[in-house]
Amino acid sequence: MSKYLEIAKVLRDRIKSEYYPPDSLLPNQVDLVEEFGASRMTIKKALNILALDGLIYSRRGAGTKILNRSFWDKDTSPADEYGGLTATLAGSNKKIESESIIFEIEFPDEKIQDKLLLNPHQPVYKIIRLRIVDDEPFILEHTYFPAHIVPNLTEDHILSSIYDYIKGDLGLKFAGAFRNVQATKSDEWDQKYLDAKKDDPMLEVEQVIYLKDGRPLEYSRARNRYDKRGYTILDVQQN
Amino acid sequence: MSKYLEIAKVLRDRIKSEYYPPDSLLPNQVDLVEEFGASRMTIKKALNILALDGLIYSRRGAGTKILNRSFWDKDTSPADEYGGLTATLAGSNKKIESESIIFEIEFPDEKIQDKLLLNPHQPVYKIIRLRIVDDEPFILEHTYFPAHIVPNLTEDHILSSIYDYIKGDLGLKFAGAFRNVQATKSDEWDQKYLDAKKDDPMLEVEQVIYLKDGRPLEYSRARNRYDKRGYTILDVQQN
DNA sequence: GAGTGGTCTAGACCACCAA
DNA sequence: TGGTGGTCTAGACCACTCT
Repeated sequence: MSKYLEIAKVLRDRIKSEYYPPDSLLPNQVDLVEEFGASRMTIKKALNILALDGLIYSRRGAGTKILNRSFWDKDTSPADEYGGLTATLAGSNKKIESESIIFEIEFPDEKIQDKLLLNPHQPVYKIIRLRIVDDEPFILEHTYFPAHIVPNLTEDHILSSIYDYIKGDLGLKFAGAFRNVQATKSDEWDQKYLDAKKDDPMLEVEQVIYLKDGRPLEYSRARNRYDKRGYTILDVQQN
Repeated sequence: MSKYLEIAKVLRDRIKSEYYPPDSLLPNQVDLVEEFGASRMTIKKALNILALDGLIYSRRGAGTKILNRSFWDKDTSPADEYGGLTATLAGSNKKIESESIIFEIEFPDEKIQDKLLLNPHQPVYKIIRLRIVDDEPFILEHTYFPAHIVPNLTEDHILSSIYDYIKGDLGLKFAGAFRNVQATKSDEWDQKYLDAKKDDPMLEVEQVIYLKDGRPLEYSRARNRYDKRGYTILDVQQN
């Protein structure tokens, strides 16, 4: 692990444990250089991570302040989490289950071809999966994987964590994701599986996940009821 | 302007103009060092910005690839824009107007006190404003400013751009924002001003904007009809 | 003016990828 | 094995804030 990541981790722990209390100032960068035996550029890089996380805020001449934001106890999910719901809710005491509703392989329609950069004759897995948290139906996921990238997918995989299979067994690495959030009306699937009423608004998160080599790995639409979940975005100004 | 920002700007222009075509490789960092007369750390910093923007992707040993994502022609807004709709849509050919629906000063209720870190006796401006794009009602904003931070606000300000007044005349600087996106049912305001039907879903972006010194500047809820706008989020994995 | 963070350099070593 | 990007250093200069 890189030195700057190690330092960021230590500092993050100190902030979260309130060893550095909210609204106080962090030791200045020169002191941190001494404590960690690092160069100032490295310290700066560590601080930058915490700043992007919204934990601290630095001003020239004035020092680095520990921010006191009550963001962390929300029941909303950070919008930049992925790796699946399993990862997002890991560590909480929630019980997570999955139910497979559709699992089939088919040829992609135009929209899927466009999102996943496929030809009409390259088959995709089509999966509809219900995620259940604490015995409550929570999210309905419509997911497509190109079959040549995720070979030999089975229904077992989708009932546990698809991402363990993809990252672990296949050794694929994520580069990032592009998401779009919107409100929509409920469809028959939502009404059937999420117990949504006909005039209930739904929140839909549409995403394409990309691999490090640039190939799209997944197109999905995750739908949940308006009263069950929101998405949070933290935006810290670069300067 | 910092050197690394200048370099990032030049490279961004070259990518957008396809001087560096999509899917090709950027010149390697050593060559860029020569061209720009900068150290490699500075080049790296510039590249890092473009990577966070999702324009390029670097891999150890393999070079830096120009990504070709058709994200930019969406009619959705990036979720991390602020400074107002005026800034977001500047440069497009849209006609933007504002209509002031409510403009008053009052004492904050508990929710507003909590969001803006105020006492019950510190007054706030309460503003409800309709944003009209190309003659179509577009967004209904419910906004609160602490009166002691944004003194002497007038109805004129809110009809042009509040942010020009805040940034320019008052010299206040933004540190960042915390947002929450959710779907909700339409309320009477939406029905009256956005022409929403009773069972139309709405997309609501709730946000608190913070100043550089840590004080909350604004709490707002921006509502728009489900069929008018979505929010996009680009998430590039750090490593 | 003293103290802070932001940037920049020149060079170094290492991890990773491709041929 | 050679070329690439990722990290790190030690020192320097500058911009800003505070008082």
